[in-house]
Parts: sequence; C-alpha cells; structure tokens
Amino acid sequence: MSTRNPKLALFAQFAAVAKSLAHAHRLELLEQLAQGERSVEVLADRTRLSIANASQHLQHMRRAGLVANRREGKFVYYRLIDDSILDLMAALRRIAERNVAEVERVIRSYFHNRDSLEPISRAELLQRSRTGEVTILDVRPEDEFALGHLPGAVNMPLRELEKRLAEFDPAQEIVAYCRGPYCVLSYEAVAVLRARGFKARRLEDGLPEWRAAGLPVVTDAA
Amino acid sequence: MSTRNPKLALFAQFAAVAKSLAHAHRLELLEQLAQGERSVEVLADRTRLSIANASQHLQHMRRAGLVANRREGKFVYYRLIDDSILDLMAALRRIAERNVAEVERVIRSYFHNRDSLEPISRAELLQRSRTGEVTILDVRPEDEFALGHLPGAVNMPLRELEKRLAEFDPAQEIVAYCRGPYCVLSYEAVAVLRARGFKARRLEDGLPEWRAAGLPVVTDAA
DNA sequence: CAGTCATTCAATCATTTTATTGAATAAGAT
DNA sequence: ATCTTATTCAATAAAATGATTGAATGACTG
Repeated sequence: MSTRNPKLALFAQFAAVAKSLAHAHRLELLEQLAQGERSVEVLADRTRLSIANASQHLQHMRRAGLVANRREGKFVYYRLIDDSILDLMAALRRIAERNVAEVERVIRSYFHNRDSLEPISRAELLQRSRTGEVTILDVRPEDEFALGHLPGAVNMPLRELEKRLAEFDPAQEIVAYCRGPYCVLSYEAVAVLRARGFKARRLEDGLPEWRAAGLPVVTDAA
Repeated sequence: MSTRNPKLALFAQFAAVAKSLAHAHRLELLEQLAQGERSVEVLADRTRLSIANASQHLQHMRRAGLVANRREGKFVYYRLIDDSILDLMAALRRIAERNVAEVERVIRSYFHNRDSLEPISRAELLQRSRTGEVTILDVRPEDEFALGHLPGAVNMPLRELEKRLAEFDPAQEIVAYCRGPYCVLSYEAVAVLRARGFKARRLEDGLPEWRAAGLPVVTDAA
C-alpha cells in the first residue's frame, strides 16, 4: 500500500476507489442502494448474487468508502455513504455513453429506438405537475415506493400495469419513472402505455437523481 | 462481453470505463495528459514506466474511450478525449479524499500540515490579478508552460526558484500553481517562498481545472 | 441454553490483469 | 534500399481478483 513515491501512493488510493466501482455486480448493487438502505439478503436477491458473494462485494465497497453499514438485530443494512457516489456514477455513465460504441449498441438493441422515448426533465415535470396536467407513475416495486416517491405519484409495478389501465385518465399525459437512467421498468411501462393509446413519457433519470437534485420526496408513514 | 441480462451488459460497459481508471499508473498518465497532448515516449519517461508498458496502458484507456491518439511522423500523441474525464477524476478524488482515512494520512505525511497551505480560489485570483496585486508563479517545467499557462504568469521551475528569488517583489503576494490538486510542485514552491519571508499561497487545483472552468489560458506562439 | 437465521470469514480454484521481454511495424533519415 | 527511432504486438511469468463452498459468528426466539 505504501509506495516509496508519495504521489503514486495517493493515486493508488484513488485507484482503489475506482476499482471498487469497476465491476458490473458492484454497480448493480450501488444502483439498488441508490434507492435507499437495503439488507444484504435483499441486495443479494435483487442482483441474483449468492449471499456470500454479495456480502464480499459490499465489504469491498465499504473499505473503499463508497457505502456504510449498520447492524440492526439479525440484519445488516448497507447504504450509500452520500450523494457524491451518485455524482461519480453519473460521471462514469456520461463517459461510457459518449465514448463507447458498444454501449450504444446495447442500449439500442435493448431499448429499441431510444429517441422515441425522449424523457421529460425534472424541471418540466415539476412545473406541469403543479397544474395537475400530468399523471405521475412510479413503476418500481411497492417496497421501494414506500421508502420514498415523487409527490402525487401513483404506484403501479409493471406486472400490474396492464390490468389497471382503467385507472388512468386517457386525456392526461402519463410520466413514468423508476430507479434511474438504466432502470428498464419505466421504458417498458412507456412502451405498454403507448401501445394502448396513452400519451406517455419517461422522466429523466430516476428517484435517486430526483432526490439528489433537492426535489421533494414523499415517504409513507410506517 | 454480451451477458444474457442486458442491464448487466450495460453495467459491464460502465465497469470497463471504471476499470481503465482503476490503476495508479493510468491515473498518473491521465494527470500528465490533463496538461495537454503528449507522445508515448514523454509519458513513459514522466511516469517512469517502460515504453511498452506505458503504451499498453494508453491503449487500454483508448479502448475504454478515455483518451485518443494521432500519429504524426514517427510519434504517436495521446490526449484526453475531453474535459469530462477531468470531472470523472475530480469525482473520484472527492470521494477518496472524504472517505478513505489512508488518503488523509498520505496527504498529511507528504504535505505536512495541509491547512497552513490553504489555497486561493480561481475567482479570487482572477479578481486580484486584474488589479495587479499578485504575482502568479507557474512552477511547471518549461515545455508544459509553453503549451499553456495563466495570463501574466511567470514560469520558474522548482529547481530554479531559489536562485531567482530576487525577481520577486517582496511586497506582493505570490500565488503558485502547477498541474493539479495533487501536483507536488506548487506545495514545495510555497514552502520555499515562505521560508524566505515571501507571502505565498497555492492556487486551488491547477492548470487543467483552470482551463476546464473556461478561464483564459495563454499559449506561446510556436 | 439450544435452535435458528443473517451475515461474515477462510480456503480454494479459476480467471483476469499486469509487467517484462524480445520481435514486428511504421515512418523518417542516410 | 538500409538504418534508426518510436511504437505496438505477442508470449510469458507473476500477481491480483472473483466465485464457491462450508464453517464460524452474532443476535434474536422459544
């Protein structure tokens, strides 16, 4: 850890932080953590990792100072150390998106034509929701919704969406959001809604970014 | 490269970008590149890597979209793809600085007491330099100075500093800068100047950040 | 206190990454 | 053309990292 050259030692520290980001599974864990605190078990389940493996990745990130944990009874809950982690991930994403051709290919093949899913900005949504012009749709699972959601949002996990289309006002535009810029749920929700003739768009990014922008978040009382 | 799960594939791309940052030598190369274009030979020399090794690290970063290169005659010149790389490095540094105790230790042991070297902000320097109150001192090597420096700056590489102290006006405060927040040169310059009774401070960060902030940079005609 | 559950630890194996070496290219220079 | 110089490539050896397994820990429950 301690090199003879102090500048190199310093860069080695920065590299250690970068290294703990430099793994698909760990980024996935961070995406989950961006929603809020989670136990190891839940994280392992959502990312389809074994418990032991998830635990090790989480500890790795803890040592690097990306996440923190606390024990409560039998469970250990992990959380992001603070919102600067979101900044770091956003900077990473910006570069990956801009520069790596492969990313574009993946985005395109998965999200079909991304352009037709132009998102609405946070500022615009905030303004239009004040005048009651839009229906805000949160397509995340119920437990994530309960932990925090946009004011006035309706929670309808993707699986229920098709059954509950009657609840929407066909005259209003629907803005769907989910976990973040690469959460699939809201893309799929918009696709379903449009197929049924609704006017629907995605919100740019997702809840963690909304919260990080200092905008209001509603938490259900426990 | 292509996982069955598209979200994971996407994260794997982001991870690839992070991975190419996650190495002390590569961060060092990037710090050099933040100054401007450099040939492989110069980069290898400055970072004390073998040519082949430097070349491989540079190619790795090129594949990840962090740097670009061009051939001119016998030389291959590398450069940062754009300033978003500086943002990424800054985000990394912020987290490493805040969260990793080891970094503090390294900074302290190397820079002694950092607090006594409180830097001056870019805004303040800009303002005070307009009224001619300060001497701006660039302590980088001459070739880097020639490629771009702050308006009105005097170039005096560290080695020459002690011999040329007579050139300074003892009544004026001296603001030293160099390559960036972890470039050692300006710290040392301030230490030397203060020991000789001059009023001296560092500029926050360094030239790449000054340039990235959209502030004026002077290039010597070739 | 024994039992159960969530998490971590330790050991192992497989995989990936890094540095080094010497040969291969590519572009002037003689 | 041949020589020289700058860079890249290819092969190898050394080191680090990741996943899996089963045992160990810590904390609640009956």
